[in-house]
Amino acid sequence: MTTDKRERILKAAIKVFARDGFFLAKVEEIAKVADVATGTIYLYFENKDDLMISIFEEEMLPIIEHMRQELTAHESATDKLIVFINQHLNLIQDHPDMAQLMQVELRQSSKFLHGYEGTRFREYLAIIGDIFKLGQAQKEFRDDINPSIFKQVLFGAVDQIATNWTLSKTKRIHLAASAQQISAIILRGVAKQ
Amino acid sequence: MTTDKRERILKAAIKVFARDGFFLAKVEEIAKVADVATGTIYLYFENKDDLMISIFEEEMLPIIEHMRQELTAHESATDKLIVFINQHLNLIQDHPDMAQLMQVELRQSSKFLHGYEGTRFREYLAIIGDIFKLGQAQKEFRDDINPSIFKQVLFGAVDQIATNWTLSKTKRIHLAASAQQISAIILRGVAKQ
Amino acid sequence: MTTDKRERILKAAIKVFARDGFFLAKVEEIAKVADVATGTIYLYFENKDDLMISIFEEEMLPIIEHMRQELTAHESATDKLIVFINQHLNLIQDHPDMAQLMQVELRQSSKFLHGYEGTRFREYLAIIGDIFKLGQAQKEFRDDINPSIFKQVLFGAVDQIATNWTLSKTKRIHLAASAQQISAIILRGVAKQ
Amino acid sequence: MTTDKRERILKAAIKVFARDGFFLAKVEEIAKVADVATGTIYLYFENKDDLMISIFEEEMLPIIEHMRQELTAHESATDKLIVFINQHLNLIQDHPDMAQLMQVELRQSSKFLHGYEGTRFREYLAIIGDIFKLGQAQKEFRDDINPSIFKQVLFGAVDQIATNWTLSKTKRIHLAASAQQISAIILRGVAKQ
DNA sequence: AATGAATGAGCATTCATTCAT
DNA sequence: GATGAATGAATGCTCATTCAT
Repeated sequence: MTTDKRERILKAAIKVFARDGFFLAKVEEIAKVADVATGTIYLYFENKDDLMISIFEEEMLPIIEHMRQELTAHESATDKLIVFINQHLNLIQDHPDMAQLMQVELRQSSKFLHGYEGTRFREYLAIIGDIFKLGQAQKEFRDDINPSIFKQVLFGAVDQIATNWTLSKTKRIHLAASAQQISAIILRGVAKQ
Repeated sequence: MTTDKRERILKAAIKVFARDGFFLAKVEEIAKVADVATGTIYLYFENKDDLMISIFEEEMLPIIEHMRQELTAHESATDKLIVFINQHLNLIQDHPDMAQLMQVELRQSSKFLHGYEGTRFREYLAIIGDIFKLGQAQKEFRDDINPSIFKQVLFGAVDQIATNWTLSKTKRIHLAASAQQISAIILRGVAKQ
Repeated sequence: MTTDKRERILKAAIKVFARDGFFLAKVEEIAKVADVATGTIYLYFENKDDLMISIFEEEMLPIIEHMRQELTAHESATDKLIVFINQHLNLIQDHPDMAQLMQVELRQSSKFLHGYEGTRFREYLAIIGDIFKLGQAQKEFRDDINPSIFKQVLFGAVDQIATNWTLSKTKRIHLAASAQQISAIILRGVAKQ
Repeated sequence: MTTDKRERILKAAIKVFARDGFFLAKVEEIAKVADVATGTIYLYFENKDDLMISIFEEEMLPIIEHMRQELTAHESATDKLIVFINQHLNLIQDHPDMAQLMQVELRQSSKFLHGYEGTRFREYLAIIGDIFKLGQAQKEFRDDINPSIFKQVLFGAVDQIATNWTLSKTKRIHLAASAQQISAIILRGVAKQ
């Protein structure tokens, strides 16, 4: 029960930000969900912005770390890519609130989070770029594709599938099936012939 | 100069919403940019929400129409897909404000625009799905890819490229080059072998 | 149809002010009811305040005149009083909008009608005072009652009955019966024994 | 000084509503008079309407209670009526702000206070009706007078005197003398001969 | 550290009034 | 005279943040 108060606030903020969006989310509501007083939040975070940034900075860390762990288990870039896609969609399925934040709020954070650049997000994207470069080095992937563009293409594709699933009320869509389809398209698309 | 006042407000709103985001955008600022009085906005629109919705509903129409026009000029689904990608990124380049809105704000609009479903956006997505189905019928594309998933994959890829370009301050990236790369990946990915 | 435009506005204002109250009444609504343009109202009246004041000043005139006419038909102050009560409640029944204004809005007009003193209303009250003085002179009424207080007591009594009737949705109450009861109480109350 | 903040706001609202009227009263002004911040008012009351309704609901209670207390000290309905009249005018004299509200604003409250029926006011009126019925049962008052009409006649008379006194700038009029005159008229008017 | 009542700057919206046609 | 689109000052209410306890 008496888990770390800071962590409780962070979890509550993820839930409320994901549900209501940054602007419609009320600090008092976050406090209520976290079961702390409003003022307590300001003992652990500078302000509402800082709370949002902290979510990205701190909650993305274990996600990225976990992803890296999974990827090291495979040698081929092709396998790594498959794992990445599956892994990402698993994450979405397991942490839909966090997913919602990453997808929607992060994209416009630069608007309201004064000068925040979203470094963790970039780190995450970089993983894809690195896999692709590895794939090119290992002669698995075509040379005429720019890794920087590829990472955006893949992330965009996966993210759109995720967004759609997140926004769908019923959640009847099978993310595993979608993952397979994405891999089918992208892998053939970049494979060295 | 003295164009339709309604249109002037709409254009101003696009600019301000794109720059500041829906919540940080001030109605008074929109009025200032449109060079009308604050109250005038409420002669043409119910409220701030309605202004946002009207942008999507009315400004997306010519965009979709223009896209459809371009597509009819080609027979093969492959060519249509190439055109779609190029066309979309051209649009982004020519109407960066509108692009920004479509990419970011629209995605979270369901949050604050009470029950707004974004039908125009769906129409836009449907175009891709239809091209893909045509491609399958014309034996250009693989049969084992679900058109509904494909439309998301392609849109997600293109949109991510667009988002990245939109958010980049310098705009040094060549969207035309990106378009070529996306086509290179996706078309080989879905081509019937 | 094309009656005097000024009169049409005045009648519309009575209706709308009575229905909505001075503050909730919109000038545009008055214009709509009068079937004129908003700006036209300002050709005939200084502003919203002036419109309200003009109602009292001009619409009360015929009412007072009519009352005076009826009263001259009787000699005895007792009869005059009975006529006054009946006549006033008749007026209420026939001009409920005007009645509503006199009862409610006039009482607080000093609040929002800068320095308006309601002279017509005072004239109306004076009629009662004059009848009472006559009654005292003609030895019909007690001498120990102050005419100024009496006029308020009678008007208050009649007005409260009227207010209650006006506010009642069903209007089932018979104002004629009420008039008889008021007369019964007041006349015996002031009669010289 | 540091009395209950809610009470302070209520008192300030009575003063400002009485002075300026409901519509001209500014929430910020009420806050200033109550010596609290604007937002504080909304911690204790839903909105401006609720503030007005709360005044009637909560401030009328002790008034009615006090009136009832005074009335139980007398057996005869005649005495009760005299006490009621004196007591009411005393109240007006001691709480002129509250009186002003009851007289003027309450009457039109149905206009702006969505569906508010003013139950406390009716309770107050019922007291008079009950005294009159008692007087009829105790053979003090005439049988041919409808108690429901009588309560309006008496209240109207007393209220008009009160309104006049409230609106008079100088307040030179002696309410005690007026009370005696009202009693003189009404009591003889309803007395069983 | 924790609380939550209090703060007050900030903003969407309204509507009496004006004025170009 | 008549119009009604345009104006913009004015205000109720919200909510991130503070601070006395």
